Amino acid sequence: MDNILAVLKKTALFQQIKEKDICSLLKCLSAQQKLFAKNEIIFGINEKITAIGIILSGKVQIMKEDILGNRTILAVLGERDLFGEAFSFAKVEKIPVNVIAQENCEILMINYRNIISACALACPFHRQLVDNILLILAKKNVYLNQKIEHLGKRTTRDKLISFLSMQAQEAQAHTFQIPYNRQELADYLCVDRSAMSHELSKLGKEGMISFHKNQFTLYDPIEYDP
Amino acid sequence: MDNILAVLKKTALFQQIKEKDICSLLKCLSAQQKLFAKNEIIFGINEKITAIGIILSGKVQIMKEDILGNRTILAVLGERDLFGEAFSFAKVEKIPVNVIAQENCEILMINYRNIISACALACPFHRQLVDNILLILAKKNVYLNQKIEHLGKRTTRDKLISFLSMQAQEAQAHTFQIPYNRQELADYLCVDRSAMSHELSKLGKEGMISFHKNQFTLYDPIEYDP
DNA sequence: TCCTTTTCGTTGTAAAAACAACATACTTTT
DNA sequence: AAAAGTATGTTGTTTTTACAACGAAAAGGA
Repeated sequence: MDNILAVLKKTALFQQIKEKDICSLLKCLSAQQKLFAKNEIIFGINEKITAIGIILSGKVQIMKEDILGNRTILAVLGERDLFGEAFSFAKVEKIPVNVIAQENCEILMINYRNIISACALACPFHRQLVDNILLILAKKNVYLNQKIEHLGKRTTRDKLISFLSMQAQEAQAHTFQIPYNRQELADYLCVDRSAMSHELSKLGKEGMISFHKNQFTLYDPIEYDP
Repeated sequence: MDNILAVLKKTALFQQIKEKDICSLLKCLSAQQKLFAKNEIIFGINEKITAIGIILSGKVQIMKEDILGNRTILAVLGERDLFGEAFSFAKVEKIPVNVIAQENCEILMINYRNIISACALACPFHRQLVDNILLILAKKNVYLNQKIEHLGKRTTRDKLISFLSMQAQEAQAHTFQIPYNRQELADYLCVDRSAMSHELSKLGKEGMISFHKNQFTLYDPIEYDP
């Protein structure tokens, strides 16, 4: 149990909530700890889910299967990660993915209805929980919007400029580190790695940017505008 | 006031809440009605916002300005629409867009903190409000994820197949209507309209799909697999 | 240090998309 | 019904990308 608490207090969902309060919260949330063996299906495609899952240990795959039967791993989640929150709160009738245990897993399941239950409102830490889930959903929203802004650009070049500009803006500096290596960046921008590498070189030759490993410098585009 | 209520009861935020309850809710939310003249800035870029806006009348533009000074209209919102909810709840320090009145507007402003206030928990309809905002954020999340799935495909062809497959799945039928005309679909998928039209024709000739105006039929890809 | 593995850039080729320009069909207005 | 406007499909050209294959540099382990 202490083991669980140690993990939970580090999760986004239980931020700002004291360990002892987490303890009582878990009861009023009717949280259930479940074990899944490797390759076991946690949530199946076309299911309706009403619970969110928190990974206490192990790894979980979010897997999409298209009409042709092609499988795509959308994400791999690990300890402290949350899954199913968007589908649960959006009351989606049939989830379009499989959630599968990549290895043996301990998962804490919480029914989304218990999060906004009447009790929820009585305790101050329950209010914090609602605050946290709102923060999680809203942040993801912002993140997804940013990604769409990059992916919406027609060319790899424009995708790169869009991404790097945003990174510079967030760092409030012309020189900044990006959190990806080349392959990861290509995956994030949904482009071919070598083509992206080529485009980066070109941007470098044109004096728009310079870079070394994960560190990029973005020069004022105005100065280099043709 | 009755006028306001008539609009509010149709908004996603106030669903399932009775008119009389909306009335008292507005007070405990300290909701403020504000007027904006055409072209007036409602939320400015780099501001920190703590309120969400509900459009009672008029239209609002969400406008992005990139480093080069290019302006892009990300969205135009109208009566009953909500804006600023993701940035407010995500506690974003500097919003990356301008929100501008496209015409004279009446906006109802609600501070996000009041939505999850202590009071919020006492009244049952306040709980409904929290439920609604969670639903709004979660649904948007699902929507954005879907869009990213389409945009993430490398080719226009794959973007189309991804989009049409999902439409078919949602309609639970091989024949279905899409909510866009060609230009809107191209904009949604972030591709060139004529190139998309060309690809649609090709898919048609290959027997994958058939279509007339907004009605599409998707044939089982297995049968037509080369 | 040497070997292995991973990461990154480069090149060439074939495929695909963007773009522009035009043709056709369908709508709406007058 | 004619005219104007809009939506959609078609075609050709240029640009861009994906893909594959390779080599060099860097990182990590034995």
